[in-house]
Amino acid sequence: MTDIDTMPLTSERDRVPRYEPTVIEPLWQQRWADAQLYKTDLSDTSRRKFYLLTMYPYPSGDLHIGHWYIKTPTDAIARYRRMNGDNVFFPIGFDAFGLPAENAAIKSGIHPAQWTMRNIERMRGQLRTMGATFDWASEVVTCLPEYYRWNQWIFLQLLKSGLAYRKMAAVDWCPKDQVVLAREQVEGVDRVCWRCGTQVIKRDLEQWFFRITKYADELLDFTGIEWPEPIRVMQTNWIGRSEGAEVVFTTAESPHHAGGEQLKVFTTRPDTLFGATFMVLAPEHPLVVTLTSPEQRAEVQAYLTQTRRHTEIERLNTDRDKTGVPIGADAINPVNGERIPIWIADYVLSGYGTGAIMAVPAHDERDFAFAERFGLPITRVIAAPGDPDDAPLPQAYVSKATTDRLVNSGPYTGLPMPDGFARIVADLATRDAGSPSVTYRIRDWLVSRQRAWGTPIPVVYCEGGCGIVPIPEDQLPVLLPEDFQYRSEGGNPLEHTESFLRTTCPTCGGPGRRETDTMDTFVDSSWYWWRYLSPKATEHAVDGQLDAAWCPVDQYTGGAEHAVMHLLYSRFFCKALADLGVVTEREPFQRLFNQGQILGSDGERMSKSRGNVQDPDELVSRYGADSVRLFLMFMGPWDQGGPWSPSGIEGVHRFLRRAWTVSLDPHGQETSERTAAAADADGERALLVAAHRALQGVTEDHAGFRWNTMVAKLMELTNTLMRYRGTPVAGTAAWDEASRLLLLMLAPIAPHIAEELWSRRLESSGVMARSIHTESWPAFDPALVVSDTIELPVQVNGKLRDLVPMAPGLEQAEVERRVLARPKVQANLEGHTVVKIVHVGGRLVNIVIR
RNA sequence: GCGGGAGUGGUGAAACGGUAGACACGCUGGCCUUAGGAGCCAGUCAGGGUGACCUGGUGGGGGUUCGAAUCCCCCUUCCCGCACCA
Repeated sequence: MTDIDTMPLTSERDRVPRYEPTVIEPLWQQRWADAQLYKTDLSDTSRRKFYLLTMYPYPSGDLHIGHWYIKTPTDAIARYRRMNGDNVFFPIGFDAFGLPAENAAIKSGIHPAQWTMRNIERMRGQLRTMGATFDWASEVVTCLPEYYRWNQWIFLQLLKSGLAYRKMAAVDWCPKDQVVLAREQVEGVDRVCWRCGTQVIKRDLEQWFFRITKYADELLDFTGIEWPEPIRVMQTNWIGRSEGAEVVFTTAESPHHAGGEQLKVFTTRPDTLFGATFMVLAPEHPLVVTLTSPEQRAEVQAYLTQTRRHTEIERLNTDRDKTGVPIGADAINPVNGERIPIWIADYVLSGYGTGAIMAVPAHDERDFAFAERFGLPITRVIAAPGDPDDAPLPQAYVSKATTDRLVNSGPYTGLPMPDGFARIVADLATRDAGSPSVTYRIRDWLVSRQRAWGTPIPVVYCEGGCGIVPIPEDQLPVLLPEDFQYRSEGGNPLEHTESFLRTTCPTCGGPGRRETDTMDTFVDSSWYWWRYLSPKATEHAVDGQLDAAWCPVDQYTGGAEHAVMHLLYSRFFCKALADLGVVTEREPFQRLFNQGQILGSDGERMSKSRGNVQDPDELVSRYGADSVRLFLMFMGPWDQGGPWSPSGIEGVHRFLRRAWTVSLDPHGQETSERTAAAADADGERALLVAAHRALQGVTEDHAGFRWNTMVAKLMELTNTLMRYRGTPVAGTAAWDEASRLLLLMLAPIAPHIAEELWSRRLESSGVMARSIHTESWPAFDPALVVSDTIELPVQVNGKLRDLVPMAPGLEQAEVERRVLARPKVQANLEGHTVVKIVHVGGRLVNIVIR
């Protein structure tokens, strides 16, 4: 056994404590929580407010590396803004209603509420391991009545103002999840459910809708908010505004039909009206039955049956040959009185425009394909400059060039395209046969779900004849029953839960039946950030004063996958609630950032079934939260994401250990080997310059969320400190300043190690303990970011030829004199004439020679 | 098909129109250590040269510029969104 007195005293490991993140991190997390360091005083108006929001998680039960990827850099924003003096509000909550809880319930028999709350408990613990500064006092959990009663209240306000309504609709139904989907929740050409990937089918059901279309134009306007271009483009395309005209055709008289009925079509090309050679109705068009001639009835009926049998996928497959049948009736073109045949075809969609089109095969690819297939006439009515009027068309000519002119268009022939467009619309309008018109692709938001685990829609169907009766506000919430049972045959268990179902009509007091549909969970997430401000308030959904003080959200972070769902619904809610007087702003999120996605190491989306999921807990227990945070920041630009590769985490972990070493052990042991660096007379200044340059760069990187280059700069500074470690520079004020700045810069991104080293630093200098996270962000010294010598790059004809050491700020003539005196420059000029010399702000010289 | 984004070492990536490859990973060599999946130092785009250096090089081809990874045009590949929307 070794005698304790004989053990070497100077071993580095014994003198300096090791960096053990798993020991210090929980400790600091606990202290921060105890000190309520991150509880925001919402009434404090003495500082600038900063509402920082990150998309709240679904409580699936496991925190994913993707949660870390979005949330820990967002936490760095929060910490940085606090160091800059802002009053930061950074709340967190749980998007707690939804299908996975029900699927778990069906599978294992556990009630969705129990499953969800248990997961939330677990995820709260996991979220705390990030060391993030969430204000847990403001937490919202959407499956609790204290939250969802306000979903119901909002629903009633929308109902009252006509923004919520009920109608029969052909809806997308997921047979696996047994649920109706909003249009946005059906994905791809295959028409699959966004959650489970099952192909959806069409069903006719009475459904509740929110009238988002009322705000279509306002939703197209992004002025004043800073959102990423791709999201704005996606929302714009999704809303799909088309300007054109509605043109009224009339049905022609025929042996089986008196004619004279109006057939409206929407077109973006009224200028091509003379080229309309037939008309096509969607198979579902209401006039199909009355217009069909006896001779065509059998054929039309067969086509309708076939269409109904076709899945959406087959109908929407653009490669498929066009199909259709004539219905044996004609329409009259209002512009020239011509009779054109009416067809039905499934390429015309009943849900868009008027469900009927005028077909102009010469100038529309789809109509062209249809006309070719069925031998219908093709008449050119638009010609490019230089094209003869009757130049044959091997394919549709769809250009909308303003230099085109109208041909074969009666009185409009020869007019430039834009003039023809305007005059045809104007002339139709005077005869009540058409008018300018705008159509949108966006449909109203279908919010009914035939599921039990959601917010009950607060209406009653009176059995005494009062109809659909809203629940009075003072009777909210309509509580979700706790005793519903899932049945083997599927369906909504609420329909079989008598205690819930049977009720009295609020109007007449007679027997009534509750609505068993619940709301889409996207209703919950369309307003949750307002609820964070007063999560327990019982008298209102949103605290008006706090809304005025704190909203809109200054910075929102989250994934781009919600581009046309959550992010669009939230904007809609904001505008609707503003019109209802609930809030004052019309846009919810001032600035939006979409982080990239972390993929599995195989480059595929992380999923349990692929077995490529990276568990953050395991990494945290091995390297600590700070290393995981830093690694995620260091792997590349934040908006890029990328495949997971664990190899690099060693690098950032090594960096933190080095920061630990330079901070606690500036002198090291092997001083004798540092003679080269020690001889550097200007070491102190070089160190200060390195520190202040890093500070300047890091400050800039914060503004653009450029975490990767920020970490790189801190690595460089640490490397510089390491070079001077053990030299005479190590004990100086310059060293002290550089290592102080290093810790302050580390604080937002690696909060635990920064706090630990900061506390040791204060302790060793006898200063009262104070959290680094209450310190101010330092300012760099402009005099220290310029060094006293530069190596001026010299190019000859744009190629680098020499680096000339000199003092910065010399006059151009002097710079030229020194540059031209260089042998290497001389050698390159040999035998050539100098044309000119370009000076780039003292940063570079380019000598142009011939 | 339409719209958006992106192609830079073996890898992740840097680079206000101005020294291409910062910072890391990996690899190679050295030091230290009883040992180390610990730490420290050096090297690492390709080709040539003992070397200071020279030549080529940012998916391909053109252009603008004293100067282009960066701006413009054409082509090409990959990723994302929409997809018969009249």
